[in-house]
Amino acid sequence: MSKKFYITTAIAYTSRKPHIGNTYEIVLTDAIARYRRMLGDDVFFLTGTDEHGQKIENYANEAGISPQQYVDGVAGEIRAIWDLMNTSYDKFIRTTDDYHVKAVQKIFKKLYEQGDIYKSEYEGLYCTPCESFFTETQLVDGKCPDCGREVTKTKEEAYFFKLSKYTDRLIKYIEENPNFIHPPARKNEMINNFLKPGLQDLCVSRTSFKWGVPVTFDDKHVIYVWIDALSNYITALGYTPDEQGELYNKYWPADVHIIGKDILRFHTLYWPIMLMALGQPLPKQVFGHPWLLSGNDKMSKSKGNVIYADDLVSYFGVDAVRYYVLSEMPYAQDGNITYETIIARFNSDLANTLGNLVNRTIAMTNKYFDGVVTKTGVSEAVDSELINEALAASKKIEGLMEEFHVADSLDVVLDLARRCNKYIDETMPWALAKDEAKADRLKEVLYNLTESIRFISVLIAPFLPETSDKILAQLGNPVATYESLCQFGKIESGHRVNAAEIIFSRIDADKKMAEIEADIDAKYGKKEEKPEGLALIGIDDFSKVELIVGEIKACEPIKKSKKLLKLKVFDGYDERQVCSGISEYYKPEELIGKKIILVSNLAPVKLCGEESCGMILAADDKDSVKVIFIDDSISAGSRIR
RNA sequence: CGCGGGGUGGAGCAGUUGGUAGCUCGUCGGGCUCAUAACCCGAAGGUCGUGUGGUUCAAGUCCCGCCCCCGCAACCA
Repeated sequence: MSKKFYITTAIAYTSRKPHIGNTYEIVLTDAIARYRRMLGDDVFFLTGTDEHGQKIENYANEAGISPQQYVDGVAGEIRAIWDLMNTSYDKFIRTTDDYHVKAVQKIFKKLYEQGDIYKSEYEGLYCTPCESFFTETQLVDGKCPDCGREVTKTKEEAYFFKLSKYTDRLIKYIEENPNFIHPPARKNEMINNFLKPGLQDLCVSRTSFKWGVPVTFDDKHVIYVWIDALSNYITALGYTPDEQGELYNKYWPADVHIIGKDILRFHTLYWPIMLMALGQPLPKQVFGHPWLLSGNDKMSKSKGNVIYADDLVSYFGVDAVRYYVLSEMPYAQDGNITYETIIARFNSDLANTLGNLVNRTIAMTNKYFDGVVTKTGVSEAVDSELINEALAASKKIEGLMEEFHVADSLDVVLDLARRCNKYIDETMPWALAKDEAKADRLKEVLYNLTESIRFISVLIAPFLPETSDKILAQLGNPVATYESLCQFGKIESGHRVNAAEIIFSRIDADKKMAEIEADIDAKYGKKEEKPEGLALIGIDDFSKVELIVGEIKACEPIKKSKKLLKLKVFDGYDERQVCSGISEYYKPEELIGKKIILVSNLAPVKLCGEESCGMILAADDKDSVKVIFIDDSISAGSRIR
């Protein structure tokens, strides 16, 4: 009876096409799933899309189509990319799937009926045009982070989930199961930051938008993200509070949820509590993987540094992209991606080390023995080093994969390839070939190499499935089961290999970069996308803003804050205090005595405990902020119009 | 004193319970020619952020102070 293994990715939000960072997660999960299948586990691999919410409603409106049409489009795109990446998921759930919606409604109702969900009021800062709530910390200079307009304190009726009730049980679970949170370093973060201070009840419904799962007993409300999205892990298996179904009974609890580190909190706190409330077992492990950064920055459309998986595949091929993300990502730290580093790794690892090894070995076998590999038993001391490394590889990988060290596992395979290359130099087959008397030794050497490459192709299969198949095909399709790796020498003597074909041909970096740049220009346009401007306003609106020249008299950092400087600004009549988020770009002494433009009739707000009356104008220039300084000859207090 | 992570040769990273500082890439020199200007060997290069701090026979590894970077800080899709 094989062991069951239930593994999931986070469901992808269908707001827009996913980039390579999002794609990393499914590839990582796929590698683990394929690996477990190879070990013989009965794997169920779930992925899917999260399709509700305000943002999607907005995007659909902008596009002039229904939300359902919108998510159908994006979900299709996501699935196409998952398929393109050759990922072997068993099920693709969409939160708009009928069975999911029904199950979520039942779950919500059950939690309400048993008193874990209650109705109350949600109070927050609301931006009317954006129809969104924000917390104080999300605001930018006290304004809506999306559109920069004023927010108002608003109350909205909402349902809340009583998290506090289960906190103690959760702390106990986390402490008794040290493997629950991966990487383990994150455990303290969760306990100290959230559990110890006490969890606030979670708002689980909204009335401000419609695109969501309706609450069955209160039709003003739709279920807000948490209960809807997180439930997918069980609804996909057929769970409802009434009946659990065969798949659920077989596969739940999940062996591991693979998610981004940003949503670790939801999966290690809210989700377990939901399950406790439902009386269901908790997942065994949650692995919060690091981010894949574009260069050194988070990928974002506004920065214009987004890299898409399908583009990468068209430049380098599926396995090259899989290889890059799997091997380049450290276990717990963010990794980077640039076209240049992909090319570098492609050349050194895939083309030179692995591809060339396969090529030269098979070429020699064909050249010297017409493709026939023969075990003659004429061995020498060096052979055992190679053989031992081949035999040890699978055990090493088992240990590493247990802890999700995927990059290190791949490195074990590459190490074996390196060892093979070294073996070729040590044994010098071309020299043996010149001596008729050494033919049997030569056969043995090539046999050992061919067999080692067979090990490589089996071990690499979970990570680079296509490459594995290609190598095996060139080897003449020898036995390729995992079990066959416990013994060196499974290729039958007399076996015939096929013709050598290059698997990864070396990339000319300059040429390729030129191609890529041309392609990107053609596809996405040379110019940076011009951001959408705000709506037109009349002179009367503009004249509501009072702009005057101010002189900075004093300036000091605000201790509690990283970004804020506290300025004393003379406005021609009085000195007032203004806080400005520029301390990353200016030192206080550079500002004192300077004249700037002050928005003088801005309503005062408190920032980090300091009052701020007004705002000084500054330009966001790329990643920096530049204050607009004014000619010193203009006196403080002058009006600007 | 909010919480957490990090700071190791030019780059990217390993360094488990303290015992000669490793790996991949890059650079330089050499070798080889089966192979994709590939492969193999060797060398240079680090006082392991800092305090001429503490513990110890011995610290990158434990303790303390300081500096710098990065996440998170609660309803962020």
